[in-house]
Formats: sequence, C-alpha cells, structure tokens
Amino acid sequence: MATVDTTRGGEAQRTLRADARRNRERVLAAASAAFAEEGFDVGVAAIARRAGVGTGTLFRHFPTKLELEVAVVLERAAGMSENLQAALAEPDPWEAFTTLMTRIVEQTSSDRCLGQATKPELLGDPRIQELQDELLRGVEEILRRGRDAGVLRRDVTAEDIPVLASAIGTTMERFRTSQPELWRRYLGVVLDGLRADGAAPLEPGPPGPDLLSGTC
Amino acid sequence: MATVDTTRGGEAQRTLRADARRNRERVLAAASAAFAEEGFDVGVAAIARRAGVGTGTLFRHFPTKLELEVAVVLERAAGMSENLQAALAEPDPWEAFTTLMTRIVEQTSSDRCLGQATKPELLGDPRIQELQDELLRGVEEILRRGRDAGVLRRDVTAEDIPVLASAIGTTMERFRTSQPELWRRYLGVVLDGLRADGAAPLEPGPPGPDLLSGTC
DNA sequence: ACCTGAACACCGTTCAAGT
DNA sequence: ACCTGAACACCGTTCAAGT
Repeated sequence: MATVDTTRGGEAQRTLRADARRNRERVLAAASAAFAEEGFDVGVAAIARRAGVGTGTLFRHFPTKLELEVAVVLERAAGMSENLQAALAEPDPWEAFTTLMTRIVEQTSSDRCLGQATKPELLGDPRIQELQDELLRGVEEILRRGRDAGVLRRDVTAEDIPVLASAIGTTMERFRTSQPELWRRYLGVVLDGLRADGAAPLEPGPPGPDLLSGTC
Repeated sequence: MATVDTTRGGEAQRTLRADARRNRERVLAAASAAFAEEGFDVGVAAIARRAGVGTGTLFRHFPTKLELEVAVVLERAAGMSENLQAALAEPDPWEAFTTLMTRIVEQTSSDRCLGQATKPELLGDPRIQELQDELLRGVEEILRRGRDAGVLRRDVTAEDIPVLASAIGTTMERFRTSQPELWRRYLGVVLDGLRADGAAPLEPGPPGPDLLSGTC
C-alpha cells in the first residue's frame, strides 16, 4: 500500500552475499527445469537436492513454494513478450493473429509449468497480473488490426485470448508425450471459430479484469 | 485379464451387512457433495466427518481416495447419458449437436469434480474408459447426422468432443462463482469453429483411443 | 464382519544451531 | 548474513484393538 515496488521480480537484489546470490540462482534454475518437466507437483526437497542446497536455503530465498512458482512463471515472461513481438512484426493481420495464438499455445503445451499456470493462487499474484496486463495491451493491437481488416470476428476481446490459449494448453498436457502436436488440431478449431465470416454472436460478454475473484 | 467384471461399479455388493451398506452409501453421498463443491482437494478426514464415520471405515469401502473419486465420477454417468438422450431426441441435426455440447459443458462447468475429472489417473481407470467408450458411440451418431446434413465439419471425430468439452469446462472452473455463465461464450467460439462452412483442414488427426498413455 | 482412532509415511514450512 | 538439517504440522493410508 505504501511503497510501490517497481522492480518486476519484487525480490530485493541489493547487496546479496556472493554465495547467497549464487544459491538463489541455482534454486531458480533447478525449479525452472523441474517445473517444466514434472509440473508444480515436484517436491521442494527434490528441487533443493537438484540445486545442491538444503531446503532451508530454498525457503530463505523463496519464503513459500508458491513464491518460487511465481518467480519461475515471471521468468517465462520473456518468451511471451517474444511471441508478441513476432506477431506484431507480421504484416498480414490474420497471419499476425494466428502467429500469436500458435506461439502461445505451443509454448503452453510444451511447458508443463505454463500449462498449470492458470491456478487461481498464481493468477491472483499482483506481479503476474501486472505482467498479464502488459501483454494484453499488445494483444489488443493485434486484435484491432484483425478486426479492421475484416478477418477477425468483432466481439472477441484481448481477455479472451489467454483464456482460450490456456484452455487448449492445459488440456493438452496429458497428450504431451503421446501426441505432442495435437494442440494444433484444437487450435485449428478455435481459429476457425474466431474468423469474421460465419460467426454467431457470443454470449455472454468477455471475462472482466477480475480474473481471480471467486473460488479460493 | 482372467475374469471380466461386468458389473459397472465393480464393487461386490453381495451380502453387505446392513450397517456397512448404509455407511458405504453415506460416504459416497458425502464425497459426491464435497467433490462437487470443493473439487478433489478435500481431505478424506472432512469427507469421513461429513459422512459421520471414521476414516478407517471410509478406506474399508474405498481402499484408496482415487477409488472414491472413480465411484463418484461413475455416478455422474447417468447425467451424461441423459445429455446424450436429450441430444438424440432433437430432430434438427445442428440443434442436436449444440444441445449435446451445451449440456456437457454446462455440467462440467458447474460440477467442480467433473471439471477435474480429466486427470490421468482417473482417465486411466478401466471402468471410466468403458463408460467413455459407451458414450462415444452415442456421440458418433450425433456427429454422423450433422455431417450428413452438411452442417458439421467432416473432419471432427467423436474423440474430439470430450477433449473440447473438458477444455472449456476445466478452464471455466475459476469463473464458477464470478461469471458462472461464461462457458457459453467459449462454447460459442468452438461451435462456430465446428461448422461446416469456412472450416480450414485440421492438423494433426484426432487423439487415439489411448487417451492416457504418456505422462504419469 | 465391520467400526474406530491412534500410528505411520510423506511433504511444505520453521527454527535452533552452526559457519 | 547465510547455510543446514532436524523438528513440526498436515494429509493419505494402515492396523491393532474393539463390538
């Protein structure tokens, strides 16, 4: 409420002792790999072992497992920004839109941790929300182009995009090894459903900015 | 491998002592309600308390928590069968299809336990698979009518339906209280994407019958 | 036969003792 | 200042003792 933390990560990186700084990095790297491979279910003991530190050290840097999850998800922000840049660089409006969707869903499907990133505790974190808001502005631009060109249905909003992308990404998790490309099939259905022609009016309106309210 | 269990539930209901039979029913009812409200995360202790029995009794009737989950999901089979019958009764092919999808997604979105029913351990259970196979045959019929009438895209298979339905249902879980009707919006997108006109070819092919293989 | 609750194993988290 | 691992709380599961 009082001080506004402008450093994206939130963690005070000031004056960390050399070994502490290195240990923090190790834990983050270990968690990043473990989460991507096995999802958020991996125990903290396994992560600490993988990082070569005690569990106490892990919790010193990340006071809760959720905090560690947030840190890893924020790390993935770079990839999402790249997806956005790649889409914005595309001259054809429909191509730009499909590029965006394809890259988001592909990334979400292949990274188990991103596939599970829709859990309410994570979405409720203010840093994650800030990141999402930032990305939404870029998505807005892509959608505007598509609508102006008459190729994209007019009633889709930027908030719909992460919902649709995560719906596919999350559901594809169980096909990750057996049919790793299956997400393309359902993305195809959704993309056809988002075309301007032949679209039936959508009811109800898009989700509000309070993506987290209910449940937990 | 040797004996084929034809009784859908699997549980031998022979000669259960009166109190045992009643306790089993109580546990199942308590679990059914608790799972629907809070999802599979509720502790067994809470379920046992709600049923008015000791945890030992719970585990006597359902040797594992997963077993209890399976029993509850199988109980929901009746509702899914009803959905199918309602759709088959619809004369208009497109109406029949939308009725089916609407009812499935509605049920999946409002029942927290069904929303989480896609976890691999559950889908791997032979009884759940048998149930799914049975339902798929009905879905097949609905799809055939839609294709024959030229209203439904020809490359959609019955296996796609539960995948698409659960994708929406699972993702809508976090909007259950804040925007309980939001699922209609995304079902709208998907339905438009499944129309015959304006459909782009789907890649890759549908998921195989081995819905569970990888991951766990 | 069946019920019960104390006991066990496992995992996230804490903290007293070390350097 | 920071690291460590033993200790704690919690939850699924087991089992010896009861009826």
